[in-house]
Amino acid sequence: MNAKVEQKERSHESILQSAARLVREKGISGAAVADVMKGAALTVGGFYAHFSSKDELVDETLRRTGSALRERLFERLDAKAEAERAESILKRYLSAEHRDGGVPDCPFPAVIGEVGTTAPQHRPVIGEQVTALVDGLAQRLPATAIVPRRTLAIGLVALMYGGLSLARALKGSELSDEVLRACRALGGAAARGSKGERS
Amino acid sequence: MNAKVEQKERSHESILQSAARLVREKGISGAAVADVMKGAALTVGGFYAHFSSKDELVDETLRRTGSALRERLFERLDAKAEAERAESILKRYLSAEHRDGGVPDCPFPAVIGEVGTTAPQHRPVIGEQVTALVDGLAQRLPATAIVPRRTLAIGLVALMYGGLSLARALKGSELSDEVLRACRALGGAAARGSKGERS
DNA sequence: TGTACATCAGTGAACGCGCGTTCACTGATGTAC
DNA sequence: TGTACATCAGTGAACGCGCGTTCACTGATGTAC
Repeated sequence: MNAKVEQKERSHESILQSAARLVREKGISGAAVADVMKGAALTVGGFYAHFSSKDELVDETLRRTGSALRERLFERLDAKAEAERAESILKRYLSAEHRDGGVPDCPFPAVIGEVGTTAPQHRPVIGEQVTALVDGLAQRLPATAIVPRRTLAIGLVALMYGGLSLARALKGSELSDEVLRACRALGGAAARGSKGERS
Repeated sequence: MNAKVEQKERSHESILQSAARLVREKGISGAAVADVMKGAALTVGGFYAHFSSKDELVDETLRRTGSALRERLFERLDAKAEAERAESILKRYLSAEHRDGGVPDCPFPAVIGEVGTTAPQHRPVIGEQVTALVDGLAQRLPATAIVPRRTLAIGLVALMYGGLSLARALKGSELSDEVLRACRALGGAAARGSKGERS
């Protein structure tokens, strides 16, 4: 059963990677099972040898992409001075590359709206993932004069997610770039805790 | 043609109101034409006597709900001191009632994600509506020490939209309430331009 | 004013399509002896 | 070692369902004379 098991594991991994790509780009309803399988160079019917339902795939995908996002965002962050960390994260997250589909890529913009409306079954996973991101941020950000550390972490997550989502919806317009810039500036200023020079 | 025309106008209005309710609650794909018509006490087939496509209905609905949101948010705001306006808006927008479906209700949380992913045909209308909200805010907010007036307006829109969307996706958990509180606090602090007492 | 005809908002069934899921089947891999 | 059988990942067609849209029809309202 060795070669067979390894082959299955490779397929499983391909399916998850294909799903991660599609879910981040097109959201839950935009990631059709047949397309996910096609992206993994497989056909629809085989899907249920790997997952019991699309919901299960989506939950697993959200865990994977959420965890990958944290790794990316927090990468080499501890080496930086506390005061520069927020700005560094804001710059990575609220960038034109991230808006336009580059890596690091966040699952939230394509998915949060659906979870709040038509896909409430994914609330628990989203809860885990947002919590993990907020906790990770709170650990790394400095205490500032302006708001408590955890308040800052939550506010920055909302600002980043909100700003990126808006920028994607407005893609192609001048306003889209302006949104990215403004959110970086406001987030940076809030993290600094007072006025300061623009980055 | 008088009674007939008036009857048609009433139906048209009913359809738009039903669509506004459904789109804000369930998003674009969650607002099926048959359901919209049912909400207006009509049947599916009659829809195309009023709109040439679902896309046209959605565009019109987004204009209506966007404009209604601005009216609500900016209501009696000019009477207040400039320094209090941001906090007043944040309190109205980032409230548990707004999260749980009450009026004033914003079309963005249910819709922005779809526009960024699977419904790009609505980008122009979203552009108009976000622009109008940002402009309206920028006119009413004070200049602060922390960031330029327009940067503050855009940042607050992203923070409000992002915070409310997250709170809805996390509905039912403690974190959901915490997100609302944190975003109000961060937004208020940013608008104040320095640290200050909690509201 | 009354009668014949025209208009058209609204009905409800039907269409084509994409979706998630099921299912009979295939064929390579693994096991039993 | 070789042969018969078992397993099961993967195939591709089919199923049922919900969707946006179309269409033949109805009946109340309006117009022509």
